[in-house]
Amino acid sequence: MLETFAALAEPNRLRIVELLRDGPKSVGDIGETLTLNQPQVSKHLRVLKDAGLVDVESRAQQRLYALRGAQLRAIDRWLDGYRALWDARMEQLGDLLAELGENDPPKTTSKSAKPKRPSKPKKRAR
Amino acid sequence: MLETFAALAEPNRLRIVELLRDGPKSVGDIGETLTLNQPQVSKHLRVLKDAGLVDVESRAQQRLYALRGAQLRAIDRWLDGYRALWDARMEQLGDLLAELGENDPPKTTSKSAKPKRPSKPKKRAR
DNA sequence: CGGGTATATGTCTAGCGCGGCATATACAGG
DNA sequence: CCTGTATATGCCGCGCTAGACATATACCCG
Repeated sequence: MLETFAALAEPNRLRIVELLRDGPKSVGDIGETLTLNQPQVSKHLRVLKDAGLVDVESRAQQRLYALRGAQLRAIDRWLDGYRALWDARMEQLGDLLAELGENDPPKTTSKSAKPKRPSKPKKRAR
Repeated sequence: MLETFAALAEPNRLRIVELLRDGPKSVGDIGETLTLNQPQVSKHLRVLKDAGLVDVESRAQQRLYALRGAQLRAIDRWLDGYRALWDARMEQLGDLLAELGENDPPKTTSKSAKPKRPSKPKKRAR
């Protein structure tokens, strides 16, 4: 999880991941597309591979790097514990809090909130 | 997106986020629970706030930090572009590509693939 | 097996970020 | 107002890492 986030936290690495979304690419292709020097591309790919985000396959002298779903799926799983934060019910609460914040600068000692506007139901979550 | 990943890529910050999953906490509480010095907690919270991951609310002299769903939801949205990687149908494709890769070296500019093996459907995704 | 191509690895430098410490700010209570 | 509490901010040192460059390795071909 942490390693995955760390790997994706680097701009060029994220670009590589997004590039590989369309399918496997060679190191050279990646470097050319993203305008990166070859060594840099190799190093970033190394990190991504160590993080389990990509997979290599040798084809003659070039290496084809492909995106691997596992780690991304792991993120998705991790998010499962937080989906309630933006699920329908929670969104109402969010709106409510936002309104209270704008109109009525809440005293530090927050009291219970009295829903005034029915608040239109959002469409969907996820 | 990048900023979000960067924020979550730090161990203590991730711990803070996971801690806040159970509800808002004060700076002191966080520091005590995670055994971190107060300044460090404040700084991490600053980063999380700048990244839009948390929200502050003043209560007297303490500040209650609460998790905000928006950015996490953004990650979820970002993942949408990759779910195919671990969705059942895609797994077949993965196998297929692997086979093709072994037998017939595709040029880096990949062309359309011709399904050969029926490949059994996986169970579920997400 | 020599040369060319594709990629990996090593080295070095500069910059960023975390942690520790000291200090500033905000707020409540007497 | 003054003191204590809760949190933020400033400064410093150090470790990590991205980037540039040079070089090593792997592989193909003639």
